Amino acid sequence: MSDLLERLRDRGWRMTAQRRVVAEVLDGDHVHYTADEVHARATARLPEIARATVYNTLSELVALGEIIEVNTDGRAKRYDPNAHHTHQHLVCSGCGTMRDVHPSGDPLHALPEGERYGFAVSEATVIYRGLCPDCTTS
Amino acid sequence: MSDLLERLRDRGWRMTAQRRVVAEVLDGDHVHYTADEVHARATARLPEIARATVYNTLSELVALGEIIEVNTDGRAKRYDPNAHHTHQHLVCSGCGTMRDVHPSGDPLHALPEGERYGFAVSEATVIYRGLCPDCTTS
DNA sequence: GTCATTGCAAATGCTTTGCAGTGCC
DNA sequence: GGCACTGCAAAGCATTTGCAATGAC
Repeated sequence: MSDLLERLRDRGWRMTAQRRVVAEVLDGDHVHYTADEVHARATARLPEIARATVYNTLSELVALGEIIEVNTDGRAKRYDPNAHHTHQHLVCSGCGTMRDVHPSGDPLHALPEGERYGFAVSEATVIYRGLCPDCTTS
Repeated sequence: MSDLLERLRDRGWRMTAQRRVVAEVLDGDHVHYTADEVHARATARLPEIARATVYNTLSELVALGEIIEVNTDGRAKRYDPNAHHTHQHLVCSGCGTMRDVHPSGDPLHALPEGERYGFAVSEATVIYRGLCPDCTTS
């Protein structure tokens, strides 16, 4: 069983067939599916699952802090189950493929006090972009 | 006249009343309007300007590299005329207010070779989040 | 049995597109 | 005068919402 599913069960999350399937789809490394992709993969296991249920479940998992919402292109959001190790994303400018990356140092430290405008800065998200090996050669 | 307008003229950009107004709206520091906000401000000066024209013009300015498209929340994109000095953004988690910031060092350097997956990494965009002074007190 | 969760379909928000008319160069 | 640009309205995509039916606890 997936780690995610196990954690949710431990947290007393009400379990239904739909929720289980969504949680199962969101398992693994470098997984960054759109809601639509999650729905397609969920449908393969549970044909009658509704799109709205997928959206509801994803929002709830985000609210629980069990998955992360990633917004790279202003189009469909992507969902990343790797919520328990802080990381950043590397995105291919050609095909959109994403990888989880772990830059050295804390990005927050790069923002000097004089550049904080009195904000209580608590988080930094970084998106690296470039061509992946496949897109470089072709 | 705004710098932006001047540059566009120099580049031989076909000038129309609509385009001029959009370019004029996108002038200043820490300006990050949504397409809708640009449209509202443009309408104040040129009542008959169409929303689609604003969208067209914005896309073109982005393609020309004269403005930057910023996507902070997966909702409406924002447009930033400060395209000629690389910078990052600081966003208030409460009200969404944005500031341009200039972190120390090049964010690209924080990504070690072993974390690049063979990508030709060329760009890093950073979004810092936290509560602004107004949202902290209230 | 109760009440959260689901499915369906309609509504929403943002953006793009098709096409006929306008006006810049 | 040609052709790029505009306006309008309709279409498109991603997402959210309302509500009655279902099913987990």
